[in-house]
Amino acid sequence: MKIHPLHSWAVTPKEAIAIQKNLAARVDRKNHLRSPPKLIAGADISLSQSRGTAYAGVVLLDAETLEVVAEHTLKGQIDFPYVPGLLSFREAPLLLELFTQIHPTPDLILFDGQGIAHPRGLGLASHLGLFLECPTVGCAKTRLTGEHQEPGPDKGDHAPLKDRDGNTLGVALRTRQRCKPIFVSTGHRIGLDHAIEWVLRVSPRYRIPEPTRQAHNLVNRIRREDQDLRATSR
DNA sequence: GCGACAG
DNA sequence: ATCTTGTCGC
Repeated sequence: MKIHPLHSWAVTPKEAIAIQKNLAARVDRKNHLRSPPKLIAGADISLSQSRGTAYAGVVLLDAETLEVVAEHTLKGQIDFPYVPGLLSFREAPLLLELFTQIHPTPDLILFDGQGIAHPRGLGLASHLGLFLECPTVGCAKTRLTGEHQEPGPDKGDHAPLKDRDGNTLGVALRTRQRCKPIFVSTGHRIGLDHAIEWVLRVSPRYRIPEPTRQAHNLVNRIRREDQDLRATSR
């Protein structure tokens, strides 16, 4: 995929916040999703206990069968610290380098993190959506900001996630009965309604959508392999 | 000042 | 997120 560098990642937390405030206005919440999507991607990162080392992974799934058609991984270093609200500056650099090697371009990408349901409206999924100029959805396991009521008990039930002014940022979505909901929000170039529809469609069995679930399994797999490999060589 | 806080 | 065994529930 072609990357569109909108700014440097070598910044301080204060500069990062300024960047988010500026870029948030460029996020497109309208739907530009190819209908129906044929290829859906999931991306995630696994951190090694040893400081700095990280493993990024992107999995491509057939949107119809949900079968994994391709897996891509990349090992690298992460220097930016984890600061709530600034996750992009920690994970985006490595993920973008990996996306450069991804082909063909997926019709939709799901990320483990927020989209616009973010203090400054630019969570990981939205930020990467701008760099990739591709439809993206934020699928976080826990809430970062916004308030919501408990959604209904059945799969598909959801409650709006709203900010203090009453603006809807996303939804707390039940992807499986008897499981805690996940937080879905527009990343870029997709409407919330379509985001919910597709997240549900790619979550046939587990709480976590298949794309990000597969990506999560992939990065943890390669991290352990790499750690075990160096452990045996010593 | 205190609590909240994606991964 | 990562470090970790068993354990409760469907």
